[in-house]
Amino acid sequence: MVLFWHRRDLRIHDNAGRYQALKNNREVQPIFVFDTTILDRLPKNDQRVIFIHREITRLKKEYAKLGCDFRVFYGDPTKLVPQIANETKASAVYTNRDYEPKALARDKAVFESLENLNIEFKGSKDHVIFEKNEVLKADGTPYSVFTPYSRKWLEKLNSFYLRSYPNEKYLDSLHPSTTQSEIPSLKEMGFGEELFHPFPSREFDLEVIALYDQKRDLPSIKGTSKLGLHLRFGTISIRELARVGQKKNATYLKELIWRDFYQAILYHFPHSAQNSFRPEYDQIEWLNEEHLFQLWCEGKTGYPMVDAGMRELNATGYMHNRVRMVVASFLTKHLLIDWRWGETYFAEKLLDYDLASNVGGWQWAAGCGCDAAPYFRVFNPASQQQKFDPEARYIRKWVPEYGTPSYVQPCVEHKMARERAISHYKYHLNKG
DNA sequence: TTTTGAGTTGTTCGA
DNA sequence: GTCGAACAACTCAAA
Repeated sequence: MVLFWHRRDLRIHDNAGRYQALKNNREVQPIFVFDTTILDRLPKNDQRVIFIHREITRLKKEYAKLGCDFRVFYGDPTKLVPQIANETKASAVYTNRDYEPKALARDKAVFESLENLNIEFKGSKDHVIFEKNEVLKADGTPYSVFTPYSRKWLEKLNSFYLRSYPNEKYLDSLHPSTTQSEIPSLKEMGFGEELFHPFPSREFDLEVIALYDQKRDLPSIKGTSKLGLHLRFGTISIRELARVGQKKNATYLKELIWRDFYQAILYHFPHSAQNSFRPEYDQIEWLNEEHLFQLWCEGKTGYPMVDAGMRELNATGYMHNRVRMVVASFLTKHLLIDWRWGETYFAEKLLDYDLASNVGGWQWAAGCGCDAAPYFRVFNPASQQQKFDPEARYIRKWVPEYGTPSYVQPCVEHKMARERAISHYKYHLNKG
Protein backbone atom coordinates (compact mmCIF):
# COMPACT_ATOMS: atom_id res chain seq x y z
CA MET A 1 0.00 0.00 0.00
CA VAL A 2 1.10 3.56 -0.78
CA LEU A 3 -0.80 6.84 -0.50
CA PHE A 4 -1.24 9.38 -3.25
CA TRP A 5 -1.96 12.79 -1.75
CA HIS A 6 -3.82 15.22 -4.02
CA ARG A 7 -3.17 18.91 -3.32
CA ARG A 8 -3.02 21.48 -6.12
CA ASP A 9 -3.67 18.78 -8.70
CA LEU A 10 -7.37 18.02 -8.49
CA ARG A 11 -7.52 15.82 -11.55
CA ILE A 12 -6.96 12.23 -12.58
CA HIS A 13 -5.89 12.82 -16.16
CA ASP A 14 -2.27 13.69 -16.98
CA ASN A 15 -1.15 13.78 -13.34
CA ALA A 16 2.60 13.19 -12.91
CA GLY A 17 2.72 12.16 -9.25
CA ARG A 18 -0.33 9.96 -9.49
CA TYR A 19 1.19 8.24 -12.53
CA GLN A 20 4.44 7.57 -10.64
CA ALA A 21 2.52 6.12 -7.70
CA LEU A 22 0.49 3.78 -9.90
CA LYS A 23 3.40 2.75 -12.07
CA ASN A 24 5.65 1.71 -9.20
CA ASN A 25 3.18 0.20 -6.75
CA ARG A 26 0.46 -2.37 -6.41
CA GLU A 27 -2.06 -0.68 -4.10
CA VAL A 28 -2.42 3.07 -4.36
CA GLN A 29 -4.82 4.81 -2.00
CA PRO A 30 -5.69 8.39 -3.08
CA ILE A 31 -6.35 10.96 -0.32
CA PHE A 32 -7.07 14.65 0.12
CA VAL A 33 -6.95 16.81 3.24
CA PHE A 34 -9.00 19.94 3.79
CA ASP A 35 -6.23 21.82 5.57
CA THR A 36 -7.44 23.53 8.75
CA THR A 37 -4.28 25.64 8.96
CA ILE A 38 -5.41 27.29 5.70
CA LEU A 39 -9.19 27.11 6.12
CA ASP A 40 -9.15 28.63 9.60
CA ARG A 41 -7.78 31.88 8.17
CA LEU A 42 -10.39 32.23 5.40
CA PRO A 43 -13.74 34.03 5.52
CA LYS A 44 -16.57 31.53 5.80
CA ASN A 45 -17.98 32.43 2.40
CA ASP A 46 -14.69 31.98 0.53
CA GLN A 47 -15.68 30.86 -2.95
CA ARG A 48 -12.48 28.91 -3.53
CA VAL A 49 -13.41 26.45 -0.80
CA ILE A 50 -16.68 25.78 -2.65
CA PHE A 51 -14.71 25.26 -5.84
CA ILE A 52 -12.34 22.81 -4.19
CA HIS A 53 -15.24 20.97 -2.56
CA ARG A 54 -17.00 20.57 -5.90
CA GLU A 55 -13.86 19.33 -7.61
CA ILE A 56 -13.18 16.89 -4.78
CA THR A 57 -16.74 15.61 -5.14
CA ARG A 58 -16.20 15.16 -8.88
CA LEU A 59 -12.88 13.36 -8.30
CA LYS A 60 -14.54 11.13 -5.74
CA LYS A 61 -17.06 10.00 -8.37
CA GLU A 62 -14.32 9.37 -10.91
CA TYR A 63 -12.42 7.23 -8.43
CA ALA A 64 -15.61 5.41 -7.44
CA LYS A 65 -16.15 4.44 -11.08
CA LEU A 66 -12.69 2.87 -11.00
CA GLY A 67 -13.69 0.86 -7.92
CA CYS A 68 -11.61 2.93 -5.55
CA ASP A 69 -12.47 4.91 -2.42
CA PHE A 70 -10.97 8.42 -2.58
CA ARG A 71 -10.60 9.27 1.12
CA VAL A 72 -11.07 12.91 2.06
CA PHE A 73 -10.03 14.25 5.48
CA TYR A 74 -10.36 17.48 7.44
CA GLY A 75 -7.53 18.61 9.73
CA ASP A 76 -3.85 19.49 9.88
CA PRO A 77 -2.08 17.52 7.13
CA THR A 78 1.27 17.57 8.95
CA LYS A 79 -0.40 15.38 11.59
CA LEU A 80 -3.02 13.60 9.50
CA VAL A 81 -0.95 12.40 6.56
CA PRO A 82 1.69 10.59 8.65
CA GLN A 83 -1.12 9.21 10.85
CA ILE A 84 -3.06 7.83 7.87
CA ALA A 85 0.11 6.44 6.32
CA ASN A 86 0.92 4.70 9.58
CA GLU A 87 -2.59 3.28 10.06
CA THR A 88 -2.77 1.93 6.52
CA LYS A 89 0.78 0.55 6.79
CA ALA A 90 1.76 2.51 3.71
CA SER A 91 5.36 2.20 2.59
CA ALA A 92 5.34 5.56 0.83
CA VAL A 93 3.38 8.76 0.29
CA TYR A 94 3.40 10.14 -3.25
CA THR A 95 2.43 13.68 -4.15
CA ASN A 96 3.11 16.56 -6.55
CA ARG A 97 5.50 19.27 -5.46
CA ASP A 98 4.30 22.70 -4.31
CA TYR A 99 6.86 25.51 -4.21
CA GLU A 100 5.16 28.15 -2.05
CA PRO A 101 7.06 28.91 1.17
CA LYS A 102 4.22 27.69 3.41
CA ALA A 103 3.80 24.52 1.37
CA LEU A 104 7.53 23.83 1.56
CA ALA A 105 7.41 24.19 5.35
CA ARG A 106 4.38 21.89 5.54
CA ASP A 107 6.03 19.27 3.36
CA LYS A 108 9.23 19.45 5.40
CA ALA A 109 7.22 18.68 8.53
CA VAL A 110 5.41 15.82 6.78
CA PHE A 111 8.70 14.47 5.48
CA GLU A 112 10.26 14.45 8.95
CA SER A 113 7.30 12.67 10.55
CA LEU A 114 7.22 10.10 7.78
CA GLU A 115 10.95 9.57 8.05
CA ASN A 116 10.54 8.69 11.74
CA LEU A 117 7.99 6.08 10.72
CA ASN A 118 10.32 4.81 8.02
CA ILE A 119 7.86 5.80 5.28
CA GLU A 120 9.07 7.38 2.04
CA PHE A 121 7.80 10.75 0.81
CA LYS A 122 8.04 11.15 -2.95
CA GLY A 123 7.30 14.33 -4.87
CA SER A 124 6.84 14.81 -8.60
CA LYS A 125 6.99 17.87 -10.81
CA ASP A 126 3.51 18.50 -12.10
CA HIS A 127 2.61 22.12 -11.48
CA VAL A 128 5.13 23.66 -13.89
CA ILE A 129 7.05 22.71 -17.03
CA PHE A 130 10.46 23.55 -15.52
CA GLU A 131 11.14 23.78 -11.80
CA LYS A 132 13.88 24.53 -9.30
CA ASN A 133 17.25 24.45 -11.08
CA GLU A 134 16.13 23.27 -14.50
CA VAL A 135 16.45 26.69 -16.14
CA LEU A 136 19.60 28.46 -14.98
CA LYS A 137 22.16 30.81 -16.49
CA ALA A 138 25.41 29.42 -17.87
CA ASP A 139 27.11 30.14 -14.52
CA GLY A 140 24.56 28.04 -12.64
CA THR A 141 22.71 30.89 -10.95
CA PRO A 142 19.01 31.71 -11.42
CA TYR A 143 17.73 34.26 -13.91
CA SER A 144 16.12 37.45 -12.76
CA VAL A 145 15.29 38.84 -16.20
CA PHE A 146 12.43 37.31 -18.11
CA THR A 147 13.57 37.49 -21.74
CA PRO A 148 16.80 35.49 -21.41
CA TYR A 149 14.96 33.10 -19.06
CA SER A 150 12.30 32.51 -21.68
CA ARG A 151 14.93 31.95 -24.39
CA LYS A 152 16.60 29.29 -22.28
CA TRP A 153 13.20 27.80 -21.37
CA LEU A 154 12.27 27.49 -25.05
CA GLU A 155 15.68 26.06 -25.93
CA LYS A 156 15.21 23.35 -23.32
CA LEU A 157 11.65 22.56 -24.29
CA ASN A 158 10.98 19.30 -26.09
CA SER A 159 8.21 16.75 -26.30
CA PHE A 160 9.53 14.93 -23.24
CA TYR A 161 8.63 17.86 -21.00
CA LEU A 162 5.22 18.24 -22.61
CA ARG A 163 4.24 14.61 -22.57
CA SER A 164 0.93 13.55 -21.13
CA TYR A 165 0.87 10.99 -18.32
CA PRO A 166 -1.70 8.44 -19.49
CA ASN A 167 -4.42 8.10 -16.88
CA GLU A 168 -5.75 4.84 -18.24
CA LYS A 169 -2.47 3.01 -17.56
CA TYR A 170 -1.86 0.92 -14.42
CA LEU A 171 -5.42 1.41 -13.22
CA ASP A 172 -5.41 -1.99 -11.49
CA SER A 173 -2.83 -0.50 -9.14
CA LEU A 174 -5.56 1.50 -7.42
CA HIS A 175 -6.45 0.14 -4.01
CA PRO A 176 -9.87 -1.47 -4.52
CA SER A 177 -12.76 -0.83 -2.21
CA THR A 178 -16.38 -1.96 -2.15
CA THR A 179 -17.43 0.83 0.20
CA GLN A 180 -17.30 4.61 -0.19
CA SER A 181 -16.32 6.98 2.62
CA GLU A 182 -17.97 10.38 3.13
CA ILE A 183 -16.53 13.76 2.16
CA PRO A 184 -16.72 16.30 4.99
CA SER A 185 -19.45 18.76 4.02
CA LEU A 186 -18.89 22.49 3.66
CA LYS A 187 -21.30 23.00 6.54
CA GLU A 188 -19.36 20.65 8.83
CA MET A 189 -16.21 22.62 8.05
CA GLY A 190 -18.02 25.87 8.87
CA PHE A 191 -18.28 27.18 5.31
CA GLY A 192 -21.28 28.52 3.45
CA GLU A 193 -22.49 27.03 0.20
CA GLU A 194 -23.77 30.17 -1.47
CA LEU A 195 -22.18 30.75 -4.85
CA PHE A 196 -21.91 34.44 -5.80
CA HIS A 197 -20.98 33.91 -9.41
CA PRO A 198 -20.54 30.83 -11.65
CA PHE A 199 -17.01 29.44 -11.89
CA PRO A 200 -15.25 29.71 -15.26
CA SER A 201 -15.41 26.52 -17.29
CA ARG A 202 -12.52 24.10 -17.55
CA GLU A 203 -13.20 23.70 -21.25
CA PHE A 204 -11.02 26.03 -23.26
CA ASP A 205 -11.78 27.63 -26.57
CA LEU A 206 -9.03 26.87 -29.10
CA GLU A 207 -10.08 29.88 -31.15
CA VAL A 208 -9.51 32.20 -28.19
CA ILE A 209 -6.00 30.81 -27.70
CA ALA A 210 -5.26 31.04 -31.44
CA LEU A 211 -6.15 34.74 -31.41
CA TYR A 212 -4.70 35.40 -27.98
CA ASP A 213 -1.99 37.81 -29.15
CA GLN A 214 -4.55 39.96 -30.94
CA LYS A 215 -7.35 40.01 -28.41
CA ARG A 216 -5.85 39.50 -24.98
CA ASP A 217 -5.75 43.20 -24.10
CA LEU A 218 -9.43 43.92 -24.68
CA PRO A 219 -11.39 43.42 -21.47
CA SER A 220 -14.81 43.78 -23.11
CA ILE A 221 -14.44 40.56 -25.13
CA LYS A 222 -13.40 37.01 -24.35
CA GLY A 223 -9.80 37.32 -25.50
CA THR A 224 -8.15 35.32 -22.69
CA SER A 225 -8.52 31.69 -21.67
CA LYS A 226 -9.82 32.41 -18.14
CA LEU A 227 -8.17 29.21 -16.99
CA GLY A 228 -6.26 30.72 -14.07
CA LEU A 229 -8.51 29.10 -11.48
CA HIS A 230 -8.09 25.68 -13.08
CA LEU A 231 -4.32 26.07 -13.28
CA ARG A 232 -4.26 27.14 -9.65
CA PHE A 233 -5.97 24.00 -8.40
CA GLY A 234 -4.68 21.69 -11.07
CA THR A 235 -8.05 20.84 -12.56
CA ILE A 236 -6.25 21.30 -15.87
CA SER A 237 -2.74 20.16 -16.77
CA ILE A 238 -0.10 22.78 -17.53
CA ARG A 239 1.44 20.41 -20.07
CA GLU A 240 -1.81 20.21 -21.97
CA LEU A 241 -2.01 24.01 -22.15
CA ALA A 242 1.64 24.38 -23.09
CA ARG A 243 1.12 21.95 -25.98
CA VAL A 244 -1.80 24.05 -27.18
CA GLY A 245 0.25 27.23 -26.81
CA GLN A 246 3.17 25.74 -28.70
CA LYS A 247 0.91 24.84 -31.62
CA LYS A 248 -1.49 27.74 -31.67
CA ASN A 249 0.00 30.93 -30.28
CA ALA A 250 3.51 31.90 -29.22
CA THR A 251 2.23 34.80 -27.14
CA TYR A 252 0.01 32.48 -25.15
CA LEU A 253 2.92 30.11 -24.55
CA LYS A 254 4.96 33.09 -23.38
CA GLU A 255 2.38 33.83 -20.69
CA LEU A 256 2.77 30.26 -19.45
CA ILE A 257 6.54 30.84 -19.36
CA TRP A 258 5.89 33.90 -17.16
CA ARG A 259 4.08 31.57 -14.80
CA ASP A 260 7.13 29.25 -14.58
CA PHE A 261 9.40 32.29 -14.29
CA TYR A 262 7.57 33.72 -11.27
CA GLN A 263 7.43 30.28 -9.64
CA ALA A 264 11.20 30.06 -10.07
CA ILE A 265 11.75 33.60 -8.75
CA LEU A 266 9.77 32.85 -5.60
CA TYR A 267 11.61 29.55 -5.18
CA HIS A 268 15.07 31.10 -5.49
CA PHE A 269 14.27 34.44 -3.79
CA PRO A 270 11.70 33.62 -1.09
CA HIS A 271 12.21 37.05 0.53
CA SER A 272 10.28 38.53 -2.41
CA ALA A 273 7.00 37.18 -1.03
CA GLN A 274 7.27 39.76 1.78
CA ASN A 275 9.76 42.41 0.68
CA SER A 276 10.87 44.15 -2.45
CA PHE A 277 12.89 41.94 -4.76
CA ARG A 278 15.21 44.96 -5.04
CA PRO A 279 16.08 45.93 -1.46
CA GLU A 280 16.50 49.65 -2.24
CA TYR A 281 12.76 49.85 -2.88
CA ASP A 282 12.11 48.97 0.76
CA GLN A 283 13.19 52.55 1.46
CA ILE A 284 10.07 53.95 -0.13
CA GLU A 285 7.75 55.45 2.47
CA TRP A 286 4.25 54.72 1.27
CA LEU A 287 1.53 57.24 2.06
CA ASN A 288 -0.89 54.39 2.89
CA GLU A 289 -3.98 56.53 3.29
CA GLU A 290 -6.74 54.21 4.54
CA HIS A 291 -9.50 56.30 3.06
CA LEU A 292 -8.04 56.17 -0.45
CA PHE A 293 -7.36 52.45 -0.11
CA GLN A 294 -11.04 51.94 0.71
CA LEU A 295 -12.09 53.88 -2.39
CA TRP A 296 -9.77 51.72 -4.48
CA CYS A 297 -11.14 48.49 -2.97
CA GLU A 298 -14.72 49.53 -3.58
CA GLY A 299 -14.15 50.81 -7.10
CA LYS A 300 -14.94 54.44 -6.28
CA THR A 301 -11.76 56.22 -7.31
CA GLY A 302 -13.43 58.24 -10.06
CA TYR A 303 -11.21 56.59 -12.70
CA PRO A 304 -13.55 54.39 -14.78
CA MET A 305 -10.98 51.79 -15.81
CA VAL A 306 -9.84 51.34 -12.20
CA ASP A 307 -13.36 51.26 -10.80
CA ALA A 308 -14.62 48.81 -13.42
CA GLY A 309 -11.74 46.46 -12.65
CA MET A 310 -12.23 46.54 -8.90
CA ARG A 311 -15.97 46.04 -9.21
CA GLU A 312 -15.44 43.13 -11.58
CA LEU A 313 -13.08 41.62 -9.00
CA ASN A 314 -15.51 42.15 -6.13
CA ALA A 315 -18.44 40.69 -8.06
CA THR A 316 -16.80 37.73 -9.79
CA GLY A 317 -13.44 36.95 -8.18
CA TYR A 318 -11.81 37.64 -11.52
CA MET A 319 -10.25 40.66 -13.22
CA HIS A 320 -8.98 40.95 -16.77
CA ASN A 321 -5.18 40.97 -16.89
CA ARG A 322 -4.84 44.32 -18.64
CA VAL A 323 -7.02 45.87 -15.97
CA ARG A 324 -5.01 44.21 -13.18
CA MET A 325 -2.02 46.22 -14.40
CA VAL A 326 -4.02 49.43 -14.49
CA VAL A 327 -5.41 49.07 -10.95
CA ALA A 328 -2.02 47.97 -9.58
CA SER A 329 -0.23 50.91 -11.16
CA PHE A 330 -2.93 53.24 -9.86
CA LEU A 331 -2.69 51.99 -6.28
CA THR A 332 1.09 52.08 -6.09
CA LYS A 333 1.86 55.12 -8.24
CA HIS A 334 -1.17 57.41 -8.11
CA LEU A 335 -2.08 56.70 -4.49
CA LEU A 336 1.41 55.72 -3.26
CA ILE A 337 -0.02 52.81 -1.29
CA ASP A 338 2.19 49.84 -0.42
CA TRP A 339 1.95 47.12 -3.10
CA ARG A 340 1.48 44.56 -0.32
CA TRP A 341 -1.89 46.08 0.53
CA GLY A 342 -3.01 45.48 -3.03
CA GLU A 343 -1.41 42.07 -3.12
CA THR A 344 -3.27 41.08 0.05
CA TYR A 345 -6.57 42.34 -1.33
CA PHE A 346 -6.07 40.34 -4.52
CA ALA A 347 -5.22 37.30 -2.39
CA GLU A 348 -8.59 37.58 -0.65
CA LYS A 349 -10.61 38.15 -3.78
CA LEU A 350 -9.03 36.42 -6.76
CA LEU A 351 -10.25 32.89 -7.39
CA ASP A 352 -7.14 32.24 -9.44
CA TYR A 353 -4.87 33.72 -6.75
CA ASP A 354 -1.37 32.32 -6.95
CA LEU A 355 1.28 33.67 -4.59
CA ALA A 356 4.17 33.63 -7.07
CA SER A 357 2.31 35.24 -9.97
CA ASN A 358 0.51 37.74 -7.77
CA VAL A 359 3.63 38.93 -5.96
CA GLY A 360 5.53 39.00 -9.25
CA GLY A 361 2.83 41.03 -10.95
CA TRP A 362 2.44 43.50 -8.09
CA GLN A 363 6.17 44.04 -7.77
CA TRP A 364 6.35 44.53 -11.50
CA ALA A 365 3.67 47.20 -11.32
CA ALA A 366 5.22 48.90 -8.29
CA GLY A 367 8.61 48.90 -10.01
CA CYS A 368 10.35 47.04 -7.16
CA GLY A 369 10.41 43.55 -8.67
CA CYS A 370 12.77 41.59 -10.85
CA ASP A 371 12.57 42.83 -14.39
CA ALA A 372 10.06 45.45 -13.29
CA ALA A 373 8.62 48.41 -15.13
CA PRO A 374 10.84 51.46 -14.44
CA TYR A 375 9.31 53.60 -11.72
CA PHE A 376 8.78 56.54 -14.03
CA ARG A 377 6.48 54.40 -16.15
CA VAL A 378 3.11 55.42 -14.74
CA PHE A 379 -0.03 54.13 -16.43
CA ASN A 380 -2.50 56.80 -17.41
CA PRO A 381 -5.92 55.26 -16.66
CA ALA A 382 -7.61 57.49 -19.24
CA SER A 383 -5.29 56.55 -22.10
CA GLN A 384 -5.49 52.88 -21.13
CA GLN A 385 -9.25 53.24 -21.44
CA GLN A 386 -8.88 54.93 -24.84
CA LYS A 387 -6.60 52.18 -26.11
CA PHE A 388 -8.27 49.08 -24.73
CA ASP A 389 -11.91 49.95 -24.12
CA PRO A 390 -12.58 52.84 -26.52
CA GLU A 391 -16.34 52.30 -26.59
CA ALA A 392 -16.47 51.92 -22.81
CA ARG A 393 -18.25 48.61 -23.14
CA TYR A 394 -16.31 47.00 -20.32
CA ILE A 395 -16.61 50.12 -18.20
CA ARG A 396 -20.37 50.46 -18.60
CA LYS A 397 -20.82 46.82 -17.69
CA TRP A 398 -19.29 47.38 -14.25
CA VAL A 399 -19.82 51.10 -13.75
CA PRO A 400 -23.35 51.70 -15.04
CA GLU A 401 -23.41 55.27 -13.72
CA TYR A 402 -20.37 56.12 -15.88
CA GLY A 403 -21.02 59.32 -17.81
CA THR A 404 -23.84 60.46 -15.53
CA PRO A 405 -23.65 63.13 -12.80
CA SER A 406 -23.85 60.43 -10.11
CA TYR A 407 -20.39 59.07 -11.02
CA VAL A 408 -17.80 60.16 -8.45
CA GLN A 409 -15.11 62.77 -9.11
CA PRO A 410 -11.50 61.52 -9.41
CA CYS A 411 -9.99 61.02 -5.93
CA VAL A 412 -6.64 62.35 -7.15
CA GLU A 413 -5.71 64.49 -10.13
CA HIS A 414 -3.72 62.52 -12.70
CA LYS A 415 -1.01 65.03 -13.64
CA MET A 416 -0.23 65.86 -10.03
CA ALA A 417 -0.27 62.17 -9.01
CA ARG A 418 2.05 61.17 -11.85
CA GLU A 419 4.62 63.86 -11.07
CA ARG A 420 4.35 63.17 -7.35
CA ALA A 421 4.95 59.43 -7.90
CA ILE A 422 8.07 59.98 -9.98
CA SER A 423 9.59 62.50 -7.59
CA HIS A 424 8.59 60.44 -4.52
CA TYR A 425 10.26 57.31 -5.87
CA LYS A 426 13.29 59.26 -7.00
CA TYR A 427 13.71 60.90 -3.61
CA HIS A 428 13.37 57.72 -1.55
CA LEU A 429 15.55 55.62 -3.84
CA ASN A 430 18.37 58.14 -3.73
CA LYS A 431 18.29 59.19 -0.10
CA GLY A 432 20.99 56.61 0.62
C1' DT B 1 37.67 40.79 -16.81
C1' DT B 2 35.68 43.82 -19.76
C1' DT B 3 32.55 45.07 -22.98
C1' DT B 4 28.31 45.28 -25.25
C1' DG B 5 23.53 45.01 -26.11
C1' DA B 6 19.24 44.66 -24.27
C1' DG B 7 15.45 45.12 -21.18
C1' DT B 8 6.50 42.55 -21.05
C1' DT B 9 2.57 45.19 -21.24
C1' DG B 10 3.92 53.35 -20.92
C1' DT B 11 3.38 58.46 -21.09
C1' DT B 12 4.43 63.04 -22.21
C1' DC B 13 6.49 66.67 -24.61
C1' DG B 14 7.96 69.18 -28.35
C1' DA B 15 9.39 69.40 -33.07
C1' DG C 1 -1.44 63.41 -36.49
C1' DT C 2 3.25 61.45 -36.09
C1' DC C 3 7.71 60.68 -34.44
C1' DG C 4 11.69 60.44 -31.42
C1' DA C 5 13.48 61.48 -27.15
C1' DA C 6 13.18 61.82 -22.24
C1' DC C 7 11.73 59.81 -18.17
C1' DA C 8 17.10 57.81 -15.30
C1' DA C 9 20.59 55.89 -15.69
C1' DC C 10 21.01 50.68 -14.16
C1' DT C 11 21.53 45.93 -14.12
C1' DC C 12 21.63 41.74 -16.24
C1' DA C 13 23.29 38.13 -19.42
C1' DA C 14 26.38 36.54 -22.51
C1' DA C 15 30.24 36.86 -25.43
